[in-house]
Amino acid sequence: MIEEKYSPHELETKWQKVWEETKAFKTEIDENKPKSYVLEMFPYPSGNLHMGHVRNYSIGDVVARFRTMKGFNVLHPMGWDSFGMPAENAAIKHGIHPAKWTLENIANMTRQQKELGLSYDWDREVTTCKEDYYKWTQWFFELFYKRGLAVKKKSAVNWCDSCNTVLANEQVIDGRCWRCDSNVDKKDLEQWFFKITDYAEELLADLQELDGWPERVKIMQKNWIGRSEGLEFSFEAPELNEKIAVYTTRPDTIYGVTFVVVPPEHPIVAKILAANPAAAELKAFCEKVRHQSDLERTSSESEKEGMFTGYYCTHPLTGRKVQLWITNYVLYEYGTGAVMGVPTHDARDWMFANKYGIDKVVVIQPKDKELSLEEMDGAYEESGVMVNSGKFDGMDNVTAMGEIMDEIESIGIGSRRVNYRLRDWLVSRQRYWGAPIPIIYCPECGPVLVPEEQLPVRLPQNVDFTSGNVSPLATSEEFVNCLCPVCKTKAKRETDTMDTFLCSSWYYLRYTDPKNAELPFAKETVNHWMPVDQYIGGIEHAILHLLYSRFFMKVLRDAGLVEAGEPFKNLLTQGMVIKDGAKMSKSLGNVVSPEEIISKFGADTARLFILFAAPPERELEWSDQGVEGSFRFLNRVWRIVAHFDGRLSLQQAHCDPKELDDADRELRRVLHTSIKKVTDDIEQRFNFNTAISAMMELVNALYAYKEKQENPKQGLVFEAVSALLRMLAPFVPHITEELWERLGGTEGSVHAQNWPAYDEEAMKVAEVEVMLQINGKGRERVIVPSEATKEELEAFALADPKIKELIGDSEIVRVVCVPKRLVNIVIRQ
RNA sequence: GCCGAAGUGGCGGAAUUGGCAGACGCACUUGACUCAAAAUCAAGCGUAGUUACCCUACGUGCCGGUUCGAGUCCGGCCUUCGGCACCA
Repeated sequence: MIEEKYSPHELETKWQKVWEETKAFKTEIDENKPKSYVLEMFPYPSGNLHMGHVRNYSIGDVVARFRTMKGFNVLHPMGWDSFGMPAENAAIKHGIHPAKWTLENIANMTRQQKELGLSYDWDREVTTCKEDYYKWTQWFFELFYKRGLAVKKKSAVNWCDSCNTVLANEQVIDGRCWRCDSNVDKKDLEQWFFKITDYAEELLADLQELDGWPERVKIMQKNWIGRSEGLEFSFEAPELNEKIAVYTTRPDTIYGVTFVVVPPEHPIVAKILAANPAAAELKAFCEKVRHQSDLERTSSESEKEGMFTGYYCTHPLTGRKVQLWITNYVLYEYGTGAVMGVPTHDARDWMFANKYGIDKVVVIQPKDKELSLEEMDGAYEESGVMVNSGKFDGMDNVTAMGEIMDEIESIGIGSRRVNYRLRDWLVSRQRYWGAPIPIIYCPECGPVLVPEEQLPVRLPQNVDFTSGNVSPLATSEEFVNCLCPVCKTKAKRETDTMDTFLCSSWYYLRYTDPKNAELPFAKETVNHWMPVDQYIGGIEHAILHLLYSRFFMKVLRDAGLVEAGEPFKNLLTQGMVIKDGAKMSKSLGNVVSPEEIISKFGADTARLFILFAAPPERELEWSDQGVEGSFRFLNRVWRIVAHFDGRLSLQQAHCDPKELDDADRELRRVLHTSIKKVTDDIEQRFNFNTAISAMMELVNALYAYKEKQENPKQGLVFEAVSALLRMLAPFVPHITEELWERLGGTEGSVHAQNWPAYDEEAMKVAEVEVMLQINGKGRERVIVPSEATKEELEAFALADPKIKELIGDSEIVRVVCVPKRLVNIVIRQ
């Protein structure tokens, strides 16, 4: 018997304990079932769960539980992305060791996750800052090193002064640090890079395979990789006895070149300064540009500045002299680091040439008008007909593009080339709380890998976190000093640690075989589970984590460690949780903590509201009243099940459709319609909000049935309640488990039941209301047999008195009949 | 500037293939229950006209188009949000 009152806290605690003790969600490989790997992005252990986490895990939990009930062998794990700066900052600020801070946070957040009733296999938990994990992160570094994909090189890198470390390109957002928002500078440093550019082509091409990814994420990755096809060729600078290589995607404009530009970083600048009488002025200019921040220098709105070097290059096709300039608007890192200037057909070159009075020549004429330098107010960047271009005159520019490239190649001063915007991934960090890079520098042998059997290279405990300009690890003598593994002479360890994005680039693989002490994972096991069938997380990782993971996977595949070349088959990017129109943040004071909601209404209410308030990809506006509405609904469920309890003959789970009256049939129709709707909404669309609204309609139908039907059919009610509880189970696991147990109809947990099936027959109705329209305007509604044919519908419509009257003497031009929906009579008046 | 997403009642949202716009929920109003309130149950709830009901007109950011029929398709704008931003 079920008492009247729903007490969420009591029953949630009870079932969480049962699930934990019985390891209800433990997963083993089961060859008899199809596998499904459902994964939510693992969190950084910042201290407390926020609503974004709750949303992420609620979505994942519905998918995991639903697929389990659908007969899949589901892998649904959770872990911790636990290296990173906040732990280290806490150490600096509060004197707590990062490890202690991190592990305490993990304990707290694990408790919060368990209070949400999430169906994780906790035996597979991974924690990236623990030795048994980072040992393998280091092992992967060594793998990349051996494959020539981890290299140390000197270059101008992004430096965040506030974080006191270098950053990858992906971690610089609008010229600012992704974590602390301070301005990022350039520094010339020797750093470790992963050669992600070696995989640029494949990372781009394989996006096409990812049918289960949102289009916008793929577009963002495509733009980030930034492939372009063009021509690389050289200008002679005879006075300097040098060649300057340039890259262009518009070889068709080559006859319009009136200058060549290089940035101050370009190697030729040294030679220019050495040989030039006006060196002092030029040098001052170069210094000035170098001191501009990245933000200033790379914004397209910044003023373009430059200075003529006094030297000239020779145009390779015309032999004319073109001026050589130094500027602030050319990126040294991209292409060849030097650019040909075509003012008439490039907006930037136009602005620059205008400012400094450099010559302009039109070389492409649009088909519909004639360009003249006097009338032009900007560069013409579209296509057209070639002019002033020697033997290419009169050709359309697309044809000429190919021929000019052929010409340059045949002269032997250049060739076709593909370029990428993507840069290599800078993976070293001058911080403590990360996986140490397993390299030893030997004065005799140079850089040497730490032998595999000596991994992990452990993080030392006693270090000075506040050391300033060097990696904190450098302050530990016992860490730094070691023997060369090859020649045994005194050597020093690398003191930089790895970017935490490296730890998170392979965690989904470790989940498949988390306890393996011999290998990061066994090949068979990883290949059984991979790829991840459904990945769920925030859009903010559209490039960073998702691109790095794809890269990792491809390298591991090439090394023969995994079969799949893509880690995540399907991706769902959830929207933000906002309140009062803004992202929840401490500074705005609009934060609602999950714990507060759970303690007030229980986890089931929190989960239900967050899934009901908006579809998962969209923003979710938090509403306290909406939460109360969700709580009310669960109470309504509780009461209606309690009402029918005792009236149910659980042995009579079946009802004979022949014995049903109108009220019975109506309930059964709503029941089966909602089963179909809920199933489709979860399975095909991830529209949990409409799935929930369908279940609300079913509950409303049960209340209506209670009112209307004096003799409820026990079998029918059981059919309905049983299906309702099973459908609700993935959304609100505690209340459904409790009611399921109390009904006592079936052995075992509601979560171990089969997902309800629907009966198409039950969804049918004998009669439907159709709209009668005249010239597209609804005029009358009539009830007709649902199986009525088009001819019958037309006859019904034309026989209707109101319609007859409205038609009058008018001529009927046409009658459109849509069975079960409408009849539209087109008349001429 | 380029790329992408979105724009529907007082609010969150629904309408899945072009076919009754506003499902479901929130807020609000009314009734029942109660001494009363809360809770609950039942009902109403786009705007305007008429309001006793029926009914009529208008209505999915704006302008136009295709169609018997457009929230949905096409063209052109406007607004908001997100990403990229001198990548030659």
